[in-house]
Amino acid sequence: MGSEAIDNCLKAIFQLAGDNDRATTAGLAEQLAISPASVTGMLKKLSDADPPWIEYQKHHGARLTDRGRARALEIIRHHRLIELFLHRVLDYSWDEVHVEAEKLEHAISETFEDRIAHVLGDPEFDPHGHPIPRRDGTLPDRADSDLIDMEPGTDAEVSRVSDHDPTMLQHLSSIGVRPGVRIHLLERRPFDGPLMLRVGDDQAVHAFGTRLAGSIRIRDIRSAAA
Amino acid sequence: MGSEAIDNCLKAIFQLAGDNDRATTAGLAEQLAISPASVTGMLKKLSDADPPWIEYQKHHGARLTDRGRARALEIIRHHRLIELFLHRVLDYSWDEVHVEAEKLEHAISETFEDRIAHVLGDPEFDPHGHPIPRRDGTLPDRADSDLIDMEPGTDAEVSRVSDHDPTMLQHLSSIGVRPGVRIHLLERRPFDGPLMLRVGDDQAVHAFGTRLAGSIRIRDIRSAAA
DNA sequence: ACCTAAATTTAGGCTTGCCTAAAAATGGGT
DNA sequence: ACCCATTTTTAGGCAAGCCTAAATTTAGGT
Repeated sequence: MGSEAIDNCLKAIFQLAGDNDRATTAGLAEQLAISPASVTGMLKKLSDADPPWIEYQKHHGARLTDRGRARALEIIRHHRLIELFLHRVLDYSWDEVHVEAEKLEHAISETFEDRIAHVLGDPEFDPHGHPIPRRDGTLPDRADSDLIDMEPGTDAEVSRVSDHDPTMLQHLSSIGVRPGVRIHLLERRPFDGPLMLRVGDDQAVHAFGTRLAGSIRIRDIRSAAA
Repeated sequence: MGSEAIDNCLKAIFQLAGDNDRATTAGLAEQLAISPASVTGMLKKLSDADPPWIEYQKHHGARLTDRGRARALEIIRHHRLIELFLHRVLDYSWDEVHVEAEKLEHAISETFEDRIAHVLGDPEFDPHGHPIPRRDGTLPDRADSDLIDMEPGTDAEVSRVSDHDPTMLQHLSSIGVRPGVRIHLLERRPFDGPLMLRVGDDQAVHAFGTRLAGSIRIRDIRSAAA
């Protein structure tokens, strides 16, 4: 009950559609890198399961059932706990953790999950700033917003960065962008031009193109900076 | 290159035949819990691989090639490092580690292997006393012998115990038998009767049936006991 | 109402990894 | 030389997960 293919599909639905929206066939096909026809077949299987993983209406995509949601969050919890564990205990670098976690998330038991969560002190966020689902299925919340929407002339703190592209992570790492680091936006150049900003205490000004900026979320600084 | 089925088969060949002997079809069928006909098919595949994993002569079983041996030792190294890691870092009990390691051994990367080996201080033996193959393919050696062959009236130290039966491990654990613990053999009852022995500083005498005794290896005590 | 893009169905195929049952080959022991 | 147990072959099957290409349906916008 619950093959790797099923797990990956449930995870993809959650990531594409979140809690309430429906994930489309085309979206899933792209995310999972399989053909749309294969996705349709998989969705049928997931909704025919007893009990069903998803609620599926033809031509209207799929929404997770409570069971599907629970499973998706479990896999995501595995993934993010493993990422943090690799980073903190096994000294993996920021950009190495994702690939390894992708394999391990399907192989570990609930016991393993509990044990690493305990060793890490029941953490709420992974190395990239993503919230780690709790065992009860709730998600730690941290109000954040897109870097793209940041007001020029203001300060903010990096909240999270996308973990899908290791080369992007390497680049961010090399210029000091990590969750918790303070940034100052100088200006946004017109016509979707780059964002000019300073990172941490570094005086250098970095230009962030839209793709890079789009993979970063920020939150308001808690106290006035020194 | 190297599915889980292949890995398990190579590991089984190594465990049944060691370095030089050949593993038989029937033996592998039992070890892997698959039919003899399926084993024959698998052996053909392994020897047809390029480069081949095994040297296979019909009706004469299989012997690992250098490549097959290297792969088998790699999997066993994974397994035993993971067992020790679970025990020492994640606080798994003695009898829990085997099942979890069986799944994880196929999922971890060389990087993961290196990192846990480093965290553990490049250990040579797992929690059951089995040698952990080194990266270069050599095996730590520890001269030991079967408990069955121990001289009555003498002392020895537990060297290793079989890890295949969790209930047996629980039992051994409950009476204090672990690698490194000193035992004293009082007598061997006739006609394959039980071995009567004392464990550690415990004054109680335990009766070990042949199956239990057969799963334990011992080594001579290094210095005269106090 | 109609068009189109998305989704689905149909029909066929592939690989991996296992199964069965029955028949044939083989080799080691006496 | 012969028998028997082991091994192998043959022939067929199954399930999971994917693929393709072409045909069809559907929903949604105009």
